[in-house]
Amino acid sequence: MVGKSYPGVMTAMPTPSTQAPSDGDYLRLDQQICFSLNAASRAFGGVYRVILKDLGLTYPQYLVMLVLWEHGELPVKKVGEHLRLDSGTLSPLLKRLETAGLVRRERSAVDERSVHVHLTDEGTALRERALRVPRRIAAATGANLEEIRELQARLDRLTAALDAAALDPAALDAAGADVS
Amino acid sequence: MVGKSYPGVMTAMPTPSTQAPSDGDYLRLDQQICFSLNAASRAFGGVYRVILKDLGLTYPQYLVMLVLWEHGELPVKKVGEHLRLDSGTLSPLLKRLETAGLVRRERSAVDERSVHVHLTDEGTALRERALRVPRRIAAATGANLEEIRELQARLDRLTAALDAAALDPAALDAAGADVS
DNA sequence: CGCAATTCAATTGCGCACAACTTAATGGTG
DNA sequence: CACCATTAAGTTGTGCGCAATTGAATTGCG
Repeated sequence: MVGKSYPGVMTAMPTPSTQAPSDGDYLRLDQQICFSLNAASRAFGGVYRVILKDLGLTYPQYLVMLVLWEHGELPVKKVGEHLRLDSGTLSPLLKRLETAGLVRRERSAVDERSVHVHLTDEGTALRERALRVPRRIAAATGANLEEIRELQARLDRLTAALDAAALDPAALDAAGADVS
Repeated sequence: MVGKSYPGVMTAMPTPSTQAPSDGDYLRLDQQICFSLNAASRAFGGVYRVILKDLGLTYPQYLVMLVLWEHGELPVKKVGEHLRLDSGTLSPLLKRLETAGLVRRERSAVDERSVHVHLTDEGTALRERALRVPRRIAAATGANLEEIRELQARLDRLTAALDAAALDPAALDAAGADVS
């Protein structure tokens, strides 16, 4: 198990607000939004791990199943577009889902480059047991639906901005980026 | 490279708000807060990867360096508490940082179970070059400091709630958790 | 003191994320 | 039709993240 107290992380105060924050302030761990994001993401992972255990799924496997439950049969490429994952991640993951008997992979007849992922009966049936997962997750967050939605909207905007920046590294060098 | 369009993820609408959401609604991928969180976390990772490349650090390595720059010499245990990481992750990571010449590890004289992580001169010097990282990240997010802080506060509360839930799995079974 | 329980770091094993590369099929152009 | 660029999956290699285990040092308790 991982430690459960994180001294300083959530309590340290920034430079008093009457002064402009310095570079050093920005370097402070507790100022790092990315750290909070990363921590929240891993905390979610921990909860999902517990909840998904009796479905026999990991969290990324669960995401793939969600996509298939929503859209039915899809080529690997499309699954990847929905989840932002490439074949390097999906190929072995799908192989494990296939071994578990939840999906089948079939090379497309019309385009033999692509592989279509189908749900097996067992995979389809698993959805019934998965139905209660989101409510359990919601309970674990202790947050209301309103707050969750707003947080999600914020995160999606952030992701879009970051994706745009990653595609245009020059933008990262914008000298005097106004962050205050 | 990973795909850059994610059809349906951010556009699909929930059940009309005059009706209570069904379990099926909750299962919809675009309803999954965790997905947004995960996506944002990985998007951050992508931006950090670009920015940290010329420091020769990965993002988790950068986090460790942040902790050391802020606190100076620390036992592995303390580093792990700050970052929520255990020795299974830290031991090999620290070994790589040591190979890179940024840190030194020394077994404590007073308690020979613990290993203290020190910055080398090179590790200390790297801080100067890291000072501009946070501003570049901030620029990439396209968000202002206010928004970032608020998001961070929300995420930290979320993480705390999730940690609490993970430590008490029974709470996850709260039957009619009110999420609306 | 003596011995069991605890603590710390390291190791092992598995799965994911991602870059880089390979292989095979497709499609467009001359 | 021949050739080449493009596209889809898969493969390889590196580095986390975490559970589980190991081994050594320390602490606590009778």
